[in-house]
Amino acid sequence: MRDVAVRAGVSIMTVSRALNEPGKVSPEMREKVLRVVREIGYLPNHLAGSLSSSRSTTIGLIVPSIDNSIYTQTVKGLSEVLKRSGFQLMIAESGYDPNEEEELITIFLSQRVSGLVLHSTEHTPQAAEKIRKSGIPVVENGNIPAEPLDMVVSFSNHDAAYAMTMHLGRLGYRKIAFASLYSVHNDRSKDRLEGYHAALGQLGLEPDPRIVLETERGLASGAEVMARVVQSVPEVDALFCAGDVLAVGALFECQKRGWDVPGRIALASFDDVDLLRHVSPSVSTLRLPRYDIGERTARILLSRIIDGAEHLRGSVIDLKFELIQREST
Amino acid sequence: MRDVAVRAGVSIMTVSRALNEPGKVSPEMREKVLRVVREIGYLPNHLAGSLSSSRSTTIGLIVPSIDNSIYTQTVKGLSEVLKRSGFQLMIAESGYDPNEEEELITIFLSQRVSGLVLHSTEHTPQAAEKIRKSGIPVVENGNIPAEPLDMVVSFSNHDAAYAMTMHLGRLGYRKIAFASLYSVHNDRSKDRLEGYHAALGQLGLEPDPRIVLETERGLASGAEVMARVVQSVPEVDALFCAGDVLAVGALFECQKRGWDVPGRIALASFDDVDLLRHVSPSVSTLRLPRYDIGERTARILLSRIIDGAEHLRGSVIDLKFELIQREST
DNA sequence: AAATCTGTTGTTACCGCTATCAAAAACCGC
DNA sequence: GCGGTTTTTGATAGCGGTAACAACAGATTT
Repeated sequence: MRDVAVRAGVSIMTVSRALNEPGKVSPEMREKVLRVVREIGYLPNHLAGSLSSSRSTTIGLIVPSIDNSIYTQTVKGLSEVLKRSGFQLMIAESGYDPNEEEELITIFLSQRVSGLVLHSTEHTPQAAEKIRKSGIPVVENGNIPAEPLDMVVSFSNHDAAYAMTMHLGRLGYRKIAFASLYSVHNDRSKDRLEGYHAALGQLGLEPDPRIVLETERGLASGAEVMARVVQSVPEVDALFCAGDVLAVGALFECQKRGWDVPGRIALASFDDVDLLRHVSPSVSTLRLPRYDIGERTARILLSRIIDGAEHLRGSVIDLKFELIQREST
Repeated sequence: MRDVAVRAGVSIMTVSRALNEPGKVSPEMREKVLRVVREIGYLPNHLAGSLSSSRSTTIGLIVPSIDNSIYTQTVKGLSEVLKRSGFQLMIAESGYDPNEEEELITIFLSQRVSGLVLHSTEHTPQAAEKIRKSGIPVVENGNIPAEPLDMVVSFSNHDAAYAMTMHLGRLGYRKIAFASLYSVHNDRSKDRLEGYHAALGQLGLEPDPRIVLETERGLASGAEVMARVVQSVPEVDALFCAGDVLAVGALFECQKRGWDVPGRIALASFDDVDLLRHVSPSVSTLRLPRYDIGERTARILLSRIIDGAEHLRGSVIDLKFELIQREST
């Protein structure tokens, strides 16, 4: 930059202004500076800029696991909105471990990110304290926690699971099994389970621990759950797979075993992956606003960062989900 | 940091050293400093550190599209290795547009990333020039380009498509259709098509433009391609879906129409998504080293950055793929 | 015991930019 | 054409660290 200034015969400040606040510089100056910039291929050092102005254009995102296609829509939403405002995304994965998350938060704060997006809503007390102390805006967006750190943009896992379970109940299913991902350090799973139980209560159905299962991600797990539940508790007439692609695996298992869906057993899923519409029978599911969550998250974060919209602190945005009835129920 | 120095009664340099080069400071000093650091919850400013030392711990990654589950394994491999060395990942998407990519490269260079990972291998001349000028190490990893920018870690799309087409030919299929994603600004698709043609030549089969199709991503596209190809050219006896989940869509279409696979038409896919093993018939495909690509990319990048391993400049690492024969062929 | 070496700590000058305020230039009405 | 205002430009002091070298003590050599 010094180089540009010398070659253009202006002060270093004029160069800075020509580049960042073009309005504050006369057209001739600006032109002169920009010409030299192009000539020598000058690249501003954004690090120095951030340090000096103590404003950065980086947002930190922590997801439990990167290789989960569920998040990609949200990341896309985030990324697209942030990009438009010249912000960059730093992504890291916590592996469902709050301590790991805390460490990543520390690193991100060290990098002076100007905002933080956390998918998980379970944090160590130290993590919460560090964030509070840093003063930067945070959005949690995997669930709606009882005690948010700051802002929240999400749908309610509890309500979604409740809605689907109620739906099954209303359709006449009486023995509704429930499968989810492991709920240790995963409050999304916990909330879904609670929603399921709440609905059972509402429906006047007796909970049965034999048909409430937790498993890991993947098609194979879904298949395994389906087989296990039908064989151990034959009177089961519906299975609600509240996680990932479990339902697809479960459906394949039924096809393999010749179990009619929904005749023998109804099947419901949680997330509207493309697949569920194309299999036969098509699978009832919940359409979750994954992309919107990313978009809204970015927007509200930018409001706080750019416009300093302090009144948004602590906002909780509960985005709607949609229940999609298909052939499997 | 000044604050820490004062409270610990030492110089600012001692604090810096206690934190970053603990070996160069006496144990008592180190302890004294670390105590104060914990006491006041001091967080180093990584921006300042990077600026001053002109070393950053950020790697930029540009993918064509974030919401493509294909990349997630690679990103995971990258992320896990980088994290171990304290490096952070910045991710952005170019939307298959080289100009957009150039802009992102500029931004990343401005952020002074210490390395760059590009999934695409098609770049604007200006982008190439900027990278060259910056001197930072770069890895391309979506394909093996004819003229690499610097290092390459990938499998060969050409060879993989060639291998699968040869496989189909050897199994006796004579009229092999080929479907891929649009090849504009997508040299992965282009190379796959070339591999297909090379194999046809080798097999002594006549290429037929009527059964070479390009389409967009998604199950629906696969279904549509299958229907189109079978109906317009009934003598077709195999379809090689060289992209994404096209093959799954195609298979569903066959099931829907009652076309026997592989009796009526054989089906092969390109990427070993979990699904292909679980559908019935299971689908032959290519197992690509997605995770390994990420891992090796990170490793070689770190060698260059940390160890200054200049002899690695221009390395091309061609990772193996594996052909998986299943019921569909 | 003087000379040299080694290890630890401190001093100072930046890294490349922005904030802030001062100076200069341009504009204004009267 | 003059004081007053506004706009444009410049000088300077950091932002929070690190590099490079100086200073000093204690250990080792000769």
